[in-house]
Amino acid sequence: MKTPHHHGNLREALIVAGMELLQEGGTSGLTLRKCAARAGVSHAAPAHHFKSLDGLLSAIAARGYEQFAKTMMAERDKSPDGARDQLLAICQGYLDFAEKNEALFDLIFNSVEITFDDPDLDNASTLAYQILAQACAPFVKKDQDPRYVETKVWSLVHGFACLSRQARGGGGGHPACGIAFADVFDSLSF
Amino acid sequence: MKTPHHHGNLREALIVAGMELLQEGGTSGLTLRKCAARAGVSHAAPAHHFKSLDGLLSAIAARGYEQFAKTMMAERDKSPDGARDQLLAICQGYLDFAEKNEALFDLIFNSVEITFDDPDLDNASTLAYQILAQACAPFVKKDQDPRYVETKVWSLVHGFACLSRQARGGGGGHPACGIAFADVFDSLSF
DNA sequence: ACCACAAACTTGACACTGTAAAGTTTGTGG
DNA sequence: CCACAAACTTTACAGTGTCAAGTTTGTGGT
Repeated sequence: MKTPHHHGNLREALIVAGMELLQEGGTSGLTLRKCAARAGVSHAAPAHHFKSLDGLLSAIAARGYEQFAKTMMAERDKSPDGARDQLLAICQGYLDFAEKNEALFDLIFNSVEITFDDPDLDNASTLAYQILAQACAPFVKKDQDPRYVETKVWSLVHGFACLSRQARGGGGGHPACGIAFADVFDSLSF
Repeated sequence: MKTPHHHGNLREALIVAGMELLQEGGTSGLTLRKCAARAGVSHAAPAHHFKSLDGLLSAIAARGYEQFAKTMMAERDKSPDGARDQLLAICQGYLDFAEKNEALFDLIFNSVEITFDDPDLDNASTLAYQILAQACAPFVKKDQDPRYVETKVWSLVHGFACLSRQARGGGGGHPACGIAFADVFDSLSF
């Protein structure tokens, strides 16, 4: 049955279609025309809701940040109450998300196409970051810039996520293969 | 004056053209047809030297790894002899390269298109990694897997490079803005 | 109930892209 | 000198993003 001229909720349908296509076929599997086709509209329909493909990608990235935040919070909520345990759990959530959502993770962190001018995206990224920042707060020394601890933890977990991803792609020979993040994290000092 | 039918050194010319286009216009500025045009040949000429665009990208990534390795060695060779000084210098070279060659850095580390089946690429990436691995050797404890130290350092510097890049793109509000890697590095323990 | 108008599409077109197939030019070895 | 393969060129196709013009329909005013 053909979709009537007015879809009714096309913006949302395009975002959902985009996330499905990313999950199924990676970055190159997501195109405007495929999103439009999956949403049941013509190839030019998205132009009314997104200025360009970059606009749609930014909206998808915002959604991705929300899922990312949820994954970290879910891990944190399952962990023991100790500050160090909670921080490690959040990092594990970070790495789980990166492993299970490689293309979305790429879009969020490595994509020059998305722009943080988008308020949804800016809000979502800020919220995600706050989870990590709050978990770092107990480790901040008196009169110390809290961003120092935050940057250290964030660099470590983000770097580990990136290298693990490269290790997964390149087979067993990659140096990061077999190294557990918990071991790297345990010797972290502040 | 028109290029004769036989270029003579087209493979190299395409790689050079590709690196120039990357530097000038970022990832989206590099296309097979533009490389061919810059090299003075038709759009189908590259097919004789590279199986596909991915093949050309892999060759460019190999070249990029070589430059990457040189940047780290240059910083190392300028630094004091202490093991910690040398490791920090190598990390600074890592970050310098990432900052000055954003698109090439992306191609090397974040590109799903390149494949390490390419022997040149595999060799170049291994050599680049060896620089970091050798600098980590002094910090490896007796009976400890050296990859543990290597992964820790590599995660920290790579993560910092990625976050700095995002900070540069998104303005002063990014949490990693203004944090010096040397400060993060100084408290690193093994 | 009717009508004007704007929102939300569709259709058609263009430029750019990667890749493939067929044809042409030229370097090289016998 | 010639055959043949390397190294191209030309042509074509499918897919892509974007744009402009046209069409459909929802909504608000009268």
